[in-house]
Amino acid sequence: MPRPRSLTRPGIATAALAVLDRDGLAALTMRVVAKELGMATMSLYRYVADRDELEVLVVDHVLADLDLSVPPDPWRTRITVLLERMHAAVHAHREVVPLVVRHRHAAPASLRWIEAMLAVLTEAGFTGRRRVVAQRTLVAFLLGALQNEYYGPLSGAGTAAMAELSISDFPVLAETAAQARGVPPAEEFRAGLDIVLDGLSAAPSAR
Amino acid sequence: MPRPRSLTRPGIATAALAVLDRDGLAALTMRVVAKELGMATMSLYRYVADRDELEVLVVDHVLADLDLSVPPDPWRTRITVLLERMHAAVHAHREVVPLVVRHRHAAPASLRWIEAMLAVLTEAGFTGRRRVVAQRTLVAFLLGALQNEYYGPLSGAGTAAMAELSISDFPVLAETAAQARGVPPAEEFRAGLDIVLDGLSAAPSAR
DNA sequence: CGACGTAGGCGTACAACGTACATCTACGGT
DNA sequence: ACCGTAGATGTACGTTGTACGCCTACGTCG
Repeated sequence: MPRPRSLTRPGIATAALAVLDRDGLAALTMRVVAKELGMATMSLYRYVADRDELEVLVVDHVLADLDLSVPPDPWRTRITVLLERMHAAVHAHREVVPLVVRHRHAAPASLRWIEAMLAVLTEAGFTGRRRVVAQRTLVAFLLGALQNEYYGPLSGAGTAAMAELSISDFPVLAETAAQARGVPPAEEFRAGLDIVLDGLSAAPSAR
Repeated sequence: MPRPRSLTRPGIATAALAVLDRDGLAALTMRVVAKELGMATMSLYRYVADRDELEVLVVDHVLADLDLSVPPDPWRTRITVLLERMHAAVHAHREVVPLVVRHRHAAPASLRWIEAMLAVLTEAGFTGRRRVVAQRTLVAFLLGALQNEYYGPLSGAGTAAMAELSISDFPVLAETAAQARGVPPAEEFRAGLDIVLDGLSAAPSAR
């Protein structure tokens, strides 16, 4: 009945994401986001319970527009498409990577994506424990790959530093790091995903 | 020449790890670790440059005793053994999971483990770009699996909550979450790893 | 054996964070 | 035109990492 709200949750998420993209994860504070919205710090708390909820909002916003439709192709292609869309969405906002890892269970958009993945796996004949393991393995690879790119991109300073390591202490590492510098992120992700999918395609009897 | 040091870096790492195991990651502060060591807060800074370096110390300590020897078995078994040892070492100190992810490039023990992994992959015939991708994929799976267990254990509250989700909105997710509750962590990791290794074993021509 | 200089140990202080609390205020409904 | 509700905000507190400067214990050298 009284005074209407002047902010929307998507609006808050957009502002927070702008801060994240512009100044990085360390700059994402309640004060800065409130300022970005032109409000006082404490006003934010009329819309989110605490910082955690703000972070969930950002994660959900990044994943909100994920296309969950799936082409009329074999299951392997369908899974690839869903994973690449997720990868692209997160990769478009590098700094959100640690937040996605922490909050993926709390973001509705993330749950919808998981549902879509599981639906494809089910159609492909995965059920029961095999389906659980397939899903968890794909997600593990996805999150691991995102963090590989975030904390130690092959083209980044960390890899360069490894290539400079003492050849006598780390002969193979130094050589591999040098080779790694030429692998672009998209190719790395795609090649790794193909490996996991090859494994999922193999007959379970092979194990 | 003057006054000798009264702390050692392993000693500091041990104290920090004790705090981590006892009270969790949020309790790992410079003040608390200093108190654990019976020193004043600022004394810690005579031994580590900042909090980040303390975290690296902890990660390195957790991984320091990793057995990097490898059985006289096929490469697949060797890789499995190395990954399971790493998994077990981290799993023994759950709260260190986020720190391992952030600091694995800075911890010497982690680099030694990577070198061991790459050596096995090289013997197995992986070279150049294929070796890079194989290594990154295995590490991605490992880190993802650790975080799956840390942030959303199949036997935990998160999975239980998912099983309670609206059946109409998330039919497959709800069913899968219910099934997931019975999968123990060690089995989950081993089964996922077998999938990735199946993929690595497949002829690249199959892709 | 005593003085000295170096580096270890520590007390104080500050900026930035998340957020509890109380107050002020703008608006829709009567 | 008023009134009650809930939005907006200012202030303040506890906690964090850490910069700075002082005091002091000790190995070394005269």
